[in-house]
Amino acid sequence: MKTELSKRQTQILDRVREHGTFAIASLAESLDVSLETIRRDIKPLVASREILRRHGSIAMPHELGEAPFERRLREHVDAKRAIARRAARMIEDGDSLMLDTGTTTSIFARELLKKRNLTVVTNSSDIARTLAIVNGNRVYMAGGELNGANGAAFGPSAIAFAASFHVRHAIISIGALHADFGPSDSHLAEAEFARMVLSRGEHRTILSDRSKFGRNALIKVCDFSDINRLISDGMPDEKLGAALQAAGVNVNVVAP
Amino acid sequence: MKTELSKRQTQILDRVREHGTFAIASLAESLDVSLETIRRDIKPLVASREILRRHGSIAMPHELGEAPFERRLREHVDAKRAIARRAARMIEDGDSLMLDTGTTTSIFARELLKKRNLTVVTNSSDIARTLAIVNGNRVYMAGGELNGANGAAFGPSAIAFAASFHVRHAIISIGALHADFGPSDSHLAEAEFARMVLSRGEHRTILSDRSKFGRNALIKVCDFSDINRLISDGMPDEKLGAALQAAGVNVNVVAP
DNA sequence: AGATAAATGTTGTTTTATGTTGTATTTACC
DNA sequence: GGTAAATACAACATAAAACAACATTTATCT
Repeated sequence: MKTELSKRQTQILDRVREHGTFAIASLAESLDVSLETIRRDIKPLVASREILRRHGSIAMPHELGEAPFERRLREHVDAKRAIARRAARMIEDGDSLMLDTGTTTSIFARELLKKRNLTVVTNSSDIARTLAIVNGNRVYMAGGELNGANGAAFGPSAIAFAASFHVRHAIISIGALHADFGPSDSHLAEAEFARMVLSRGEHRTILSDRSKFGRNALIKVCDFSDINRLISDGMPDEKLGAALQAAGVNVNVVAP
Repeated sequence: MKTELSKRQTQILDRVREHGTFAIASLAESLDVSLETIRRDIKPLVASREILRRHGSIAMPHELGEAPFERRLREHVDAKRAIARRAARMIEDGDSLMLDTGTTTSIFARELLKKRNLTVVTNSSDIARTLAIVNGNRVYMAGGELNGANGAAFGPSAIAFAASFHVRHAIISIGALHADFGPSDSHLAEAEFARMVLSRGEHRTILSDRSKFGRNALIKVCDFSDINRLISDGMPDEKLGAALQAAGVNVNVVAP
């Protein structure tokens, strides 16, 4: 699977890493080979996602300032936005909420800009920043070292922080949702925090687009009976639907 | 799942984020492409609600609940940006910094997107969110109830949090700067936190546009001798200049 | 060395990004 | 409220780049 890189391929990688982006034509000229050779050199690099292909140039997959989290915010936006909008209908002005980090909860937070006087507890710097300075909201953010992938605080102190609140709505996103195994996540710290969030809310909701259905991740977050509601953009299959119904979970399916 | 932004699209986003709004024609001229190209570039950004479309211009989607802090971000942007850019020249890849909240420090944080592997300690959710998820940075954010005016954490726990770090650069903004009274601020909590920030850095810098010169605010933050450097967009008058020089403060004046 | 395989270059065609032109909307002004 | 100017939109035009097929050079192996 992993083929050896030629000397020229290494040079190409070096340059694009240094400059963030590089024109095919410049590479061909400075390395004194034809355009086609450069194209052939970069083909495997593009296939393995080490660099990004553009028309006339190549670039690093994360152009400076463009974070993976922000890019993921743009994936399935329509589904996530529809889910977020439906979830926002549960929330009234003055409500209290607890949110964990995730692209869907971040988009949900933007939907909440239409509400006023919310009390929001979160470990996500993105959600905190979105809601903190508007509409008379009160925002409580768990501090600490922020995770580089999503800008959120985890660990014992974040969990202890969340533990001292009690809110009307606990709302989490999830990495995977399986009929037998239940809601799960691939990161222990995130799963532990999500579990705490759920334990502090009267109404407990999972936001999940349908791409998570039928999948399993490493860490189990909770049982289906620990939540009241699931909002998604697609119908669960029969088995998952039955498991949800058995646990008394309210399922809302929205159109994207 | 078209999620990768072109270089030009990133530039467009940067500009509209900075100014809140931007004319299509200005974008076309400054980026040296046709109007149609700009329209094509912004189409996906509008579709994912990252920006708002107007007749002849684009804008940030806030409008609903435009926060005072965000509006203040746009006042004197040119001066603040010039100051921020000058301050960024002090910072090297891998450096450690502590920043308090403020519009100038928020703009400074955006300049820092050009650096890598920074360690950043802050009480501002805006700065944390800007820097947390990019370029291999490590961000430590003080948690707690966020101030509604600026989205930052204050109080004893924030001060205790900051106290456990030691950084190369302590950088604060300031509300007023007077030859006799020194740097001052109108909020006790902000002044206390700023004082702690200064005490934790080897190099201690104040960022301040010249509109703060000669003014006084309620709470004194520190003495001039507590800082090493002042970066501003205007020359201090004779009296303030003398006070700064007497305290051994390095003064950098930048052109807006 | 000669045969063979791999790498690179060439050529002709297709695709893409951007620009241009003409027309329909929207905004602004009287 | 009606008209002129500005802006948007759609359809077409074009040059640059990507791609594919073939030709040539360079390297490799008995």
